[in-house]
Amino acid sequence: MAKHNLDSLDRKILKLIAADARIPFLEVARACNVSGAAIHQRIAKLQGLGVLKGSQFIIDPEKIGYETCAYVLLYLKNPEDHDKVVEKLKKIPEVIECHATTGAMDLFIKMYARNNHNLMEIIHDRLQPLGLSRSETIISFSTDIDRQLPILDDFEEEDDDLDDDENED
Amino acid sequence: MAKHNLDSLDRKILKLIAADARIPFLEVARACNVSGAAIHQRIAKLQGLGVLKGSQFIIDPEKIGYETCAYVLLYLKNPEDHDKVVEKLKKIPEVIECHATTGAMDLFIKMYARNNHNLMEIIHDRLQPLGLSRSETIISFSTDIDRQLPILDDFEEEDDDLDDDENED
DNA sequence: AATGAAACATGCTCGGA
DNA sequence: TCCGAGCATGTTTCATT
Repeated sequence: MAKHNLDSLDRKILKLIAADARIPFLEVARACNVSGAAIHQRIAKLQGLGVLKGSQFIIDPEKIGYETCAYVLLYLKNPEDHDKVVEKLKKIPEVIECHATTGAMDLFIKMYARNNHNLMEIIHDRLQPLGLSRSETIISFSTDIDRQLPILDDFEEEDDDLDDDENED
Repeated sequence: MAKHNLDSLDRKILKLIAADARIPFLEVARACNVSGAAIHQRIAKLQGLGVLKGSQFIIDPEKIGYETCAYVLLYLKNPEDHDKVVEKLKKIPEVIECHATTGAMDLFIKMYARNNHNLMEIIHDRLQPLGLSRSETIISFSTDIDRQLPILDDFEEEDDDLDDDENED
């Protein structure tokens, strides 16, 4: 499975760079009491393992013209079109997440729109033609929490191997 | 209103740094045909305006021990406790998003857990005691899209009332 | 895997246009 | 607002342990 033994240095690095992608690696090095070259090598390793998947500046959606955030449950006329529909959703830039989930819906998406009117437009003009039997829209009035996952200090299977299957590579 | 007139240079900078927070500002400068100092000043301005809200490395949740992603609809016994519950949710690190939404639920959250068993534990031990009358859990089997919003090339106000004149695809 | 040093590149600041 | 220049700082590589 997707478990790698990250040691405490890896985790300390991750904690530091997760919160600020622009932090100088030398500053990370000083905080960890190792050389800059060591941080450089560790980060290259973490990228190679797929633990790190790039970096980004966080942009406030409202400030760039997206006032409406919504989740939409999609019910397909032909559920076998699942993959085809996902490909088409990728071409709609306002769709920023798409999940296959439990529940009666076939797909669950998160999207932004310029305003409520624009949201309706997108649902009607871009989503409906994908072959929906119906959809349900949940509009977010306010985002009260929006953050990253914390780095676990340890995640070897210990307390959950009693009741769950173990996953090994 | 949360609209600032970002010019084409601002947007070009945003497009470049949104996709890679570690890109050297001098490289951005070269791509934009301006000086490094100009990029430095623009980014400081964008931070001051609140358009830029920090930066982060993207970490694969699975690779750090979170195998389960779920959305949970929370129904409160006492809906007037809304704000108090949000404060308590902030203390649960696995909860990474919380929204007030349309629909019958009082709160809508996104969370990760080590596995399905751990998800149940968190819901039972940490969420239920917040004063829920009930909850509904949507587990994500797969995240097929997960990306940032694109920078619009133009979002000058069309007032929400004047919705007759907008672009149709 | 980590280190230190060296060569190179970038970040930041300020005076001036 | 932008530019250019100067200097402080960070990045990357490599021989070595």
